[in-house]
Amino acid sequence: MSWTDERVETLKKMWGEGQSASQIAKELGGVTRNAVIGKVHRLGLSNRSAGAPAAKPEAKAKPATPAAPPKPEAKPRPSPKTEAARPVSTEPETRPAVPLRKQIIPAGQPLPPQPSANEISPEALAKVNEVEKKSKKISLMELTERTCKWPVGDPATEDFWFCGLPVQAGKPYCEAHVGVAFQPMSSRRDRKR
DNA sequence: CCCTGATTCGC
DNA sequence: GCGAATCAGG
Repeated sequence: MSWTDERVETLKKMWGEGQSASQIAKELGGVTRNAVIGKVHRLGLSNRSAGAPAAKPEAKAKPATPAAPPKPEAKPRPSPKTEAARPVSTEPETRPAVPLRKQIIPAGQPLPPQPSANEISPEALAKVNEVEKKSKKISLMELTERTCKWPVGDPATEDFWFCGLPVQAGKPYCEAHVGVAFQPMSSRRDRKR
């Protein structure tokens, strides 16, 4: 596949709409998201904060130095393996990872952490309720960095498990549980009238 | 693990 | 110019 005018047009259009490179690639077909990204860059597009805006090392600051642009050859050859020095870690896996608390959760009451006096969105609760049906019901040992660590059931009984659904970006819970775990900080929306 | 874009460099 | 491989971040 080559970048025909038409395809480039589609690319521009979709990129402008904020579509992700992978989506564009899928739409175009015959190209990977890398190809799309590469093309985007070559087209001069680019610059689209998508999860990783980050700080651009803007070293383009040119005060008033029309001459003598230093060009220190950077590092054109990054070693394929970044494990230059890898200390023989002795399993520092001692961190809790789970915000479990010693609170007593009544059996049958999926009232996890931080219910407090917070009113969680009915939708969020419904979502949780729904997601609980699909939960993997994994054990503590099965918890990984990408499994939802939301406890369900009564820890004092066998009827207890962790959600285990896939989490997303770094969050400890799945989407549904994140919704009730982290309040938008303003759940104090007293409905006046 | 999934995802995202950014960059490099052989082709 | 192209894009796979790689990097870097969520």
